Amino acid sequence: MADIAKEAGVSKGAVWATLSKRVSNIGVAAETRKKIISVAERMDYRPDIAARGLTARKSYLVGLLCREAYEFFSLDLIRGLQDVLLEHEYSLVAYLHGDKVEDESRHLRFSLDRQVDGVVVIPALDMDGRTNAEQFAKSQERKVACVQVFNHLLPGIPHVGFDNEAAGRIATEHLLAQGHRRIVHFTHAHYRNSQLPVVFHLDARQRWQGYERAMIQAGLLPRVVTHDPVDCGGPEFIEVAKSAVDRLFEGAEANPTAVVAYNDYEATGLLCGLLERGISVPGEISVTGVDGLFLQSVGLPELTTLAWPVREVGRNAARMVLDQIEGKDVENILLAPNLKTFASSGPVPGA
Amino acid sequence: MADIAKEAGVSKGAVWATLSKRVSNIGVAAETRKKIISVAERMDYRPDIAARGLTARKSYLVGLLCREAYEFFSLDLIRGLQDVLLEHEYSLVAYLHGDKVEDESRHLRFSLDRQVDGVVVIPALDMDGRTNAEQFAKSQERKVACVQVFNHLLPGIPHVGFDNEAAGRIATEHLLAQGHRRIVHFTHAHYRNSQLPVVFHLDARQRWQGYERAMIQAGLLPRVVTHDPVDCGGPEFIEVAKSAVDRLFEGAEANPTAVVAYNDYEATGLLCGLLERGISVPGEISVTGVDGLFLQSVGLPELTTLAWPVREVGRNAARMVLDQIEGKDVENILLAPNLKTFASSGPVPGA
DNA sequence: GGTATAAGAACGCCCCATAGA
DNA sequence: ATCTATGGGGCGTTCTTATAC
Repeated sequence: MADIAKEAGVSKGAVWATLSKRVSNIGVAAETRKKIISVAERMDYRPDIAARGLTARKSYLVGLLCREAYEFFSLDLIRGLQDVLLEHEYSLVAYLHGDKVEDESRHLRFSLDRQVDGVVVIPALDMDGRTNAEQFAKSQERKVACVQVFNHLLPGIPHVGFDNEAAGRIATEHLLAQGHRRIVHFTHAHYRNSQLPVVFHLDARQRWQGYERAMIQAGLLPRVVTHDPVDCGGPEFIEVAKSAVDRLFEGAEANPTAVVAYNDYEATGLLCGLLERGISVPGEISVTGVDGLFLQSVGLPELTTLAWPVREVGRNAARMVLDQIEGKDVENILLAPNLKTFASSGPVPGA
Repeated sequence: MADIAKEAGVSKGAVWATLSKRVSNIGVAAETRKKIISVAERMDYRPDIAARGLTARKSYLVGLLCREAYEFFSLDLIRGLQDVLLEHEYSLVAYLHGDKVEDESRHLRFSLDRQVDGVVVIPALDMDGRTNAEQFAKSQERKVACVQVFNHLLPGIPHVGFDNEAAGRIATEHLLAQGHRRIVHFTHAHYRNSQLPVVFHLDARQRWQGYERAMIQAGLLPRVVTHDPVDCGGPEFIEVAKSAVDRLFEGAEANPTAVVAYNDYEATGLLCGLLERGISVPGEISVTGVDGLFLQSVGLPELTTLAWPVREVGRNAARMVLDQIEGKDVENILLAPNLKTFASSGPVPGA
């Protein structure tokens, strides 16, 4: 900027008043302004955002602390964040880590060293229920805008997440609308394990509650079938779910015509097991999943699922960060999933 | 830092000499040093990286310009970059975009406005073969360390990528080692279409060449079977490949015992089509893929494939950026894929 | 003369107090 | 009084030069 001033034979104050978008009480004659702009273009001047932040005590950076477990959602989350942040001259500093709180803590420190104006975090959770709650609380005190996404684990930190209860409810209502009455909820054994701290498997509990409410409202008896828990969710679910298919047909209220599975992996394992037993889907039984992962599978009917608006979560989280930076109050947001109807669910048999 | 100086009753020069890791010709008495450190810890002082960069004319940031088409690899790429960058006090500013050169150009500008010290890019390519080559060349002139990964499209910009030729060769050699002799290469019709600019489908051409070389070296006659091209690669490949299965058994040198498919989608489509025709895999025919996507398929034998060391690409790209920043010379790197042997390939029938 | 400490300039931008026409 | 323009101090580091003992 000083170079431009020298080149154009004016003061740097004039250059600043011309090139900065901010209104200032500095007047610049149209002709001077023109000259400055032409010189700036010739030298193709671009402001240094870091230096700008020096006085404003801002970096125009937002840190993203991302857990591996949310791999499927990470890229869409980033896209959503970007949609909003780039428009406001902010950029995203990405830190990916495994699911350990130590990594998250380290990356949070890196972010703070960068003087980020905000942090978006998928909070990490230790096996023993430990989080980095205090560190985030401290960061927030220091005027770093914090937002947690997906998991709601950090008390006092604004949250954008999924409405898991709605997922269970909408899936059930979809099947009810197709005429199904004997609808089973298929989930893992920890869905309401009171041995564990309440923060664990909250999503499973909520999806189940959504299912249960929809069933009760329809005057029907809820029935839950569980399979063995797996250590780390994901593809492992497929095999475990597959081997638990027979449990659907055991017990008093057997012969379900539809299954609301806890997530897409389970649903996929289920589809697989059903087809292997010669049970037609959706001819004899309908299946729905949750998460909208669109697992690439060959030879299975495409899965009806509830897809999370991940990019929208990102957009909301970004807005929340910006609002906090501007000192506005923010409120937690839960986003409902979108029902994606495919071949795995259909009308009740015989209808 | 000035605050610490005031608090400790010393000059900020002394504080700097104590806290900065650099050696300086400023002497600080042991006792003074101790006091300074204790005060710094009490105020838990952290240096402002942006301010540090002001004098050094560095931002300690590296931009990442990421194409959507490489979705499968993006996260591992980021991890690899991080592995190296974080160790050297650099952070990653992520910009995801669709596959348009305009988006890339815009995000490159954003990066430069941030005064990034380097840029890692998965270069975008227009339908008409256009790239942002000039912009990157200009950036490089301005001492921004540029590295292109995966695609090699920007002349003069250092590159880290996949050794596609090795993929074709290793797959073929794997099958040769199992005793196969009638090995076919299955790819799309554009693999050596000279109508198109040479930058398109370079990977297909190279994989084919690897296959061909391995066959010739073994004294065997190469044979290529193609299927119709698809507009945008990915899952579409599966169906198209599936419907082209019969072509494997047409023509003079028919009855292959093994197929080297261009990529995992094709291989998956192939597996599917073969099984539908009652042809056993790998009993009658072996199939290999390339890319290491580990597609979830049900009822299909798990695919033998050549997995790319994506994270290693990231690590190398990061090192290349750092080397360039330090003024060192860098050389292009091609990384060979790792053979992952699964159930879709086995010994030649009758062996 | 050698050593410990202080002072201050520079980086690039923001913006104010001031001053000339 | 109005319009236009200027120079300088500050942000938080780095690091050189000057000063005190």
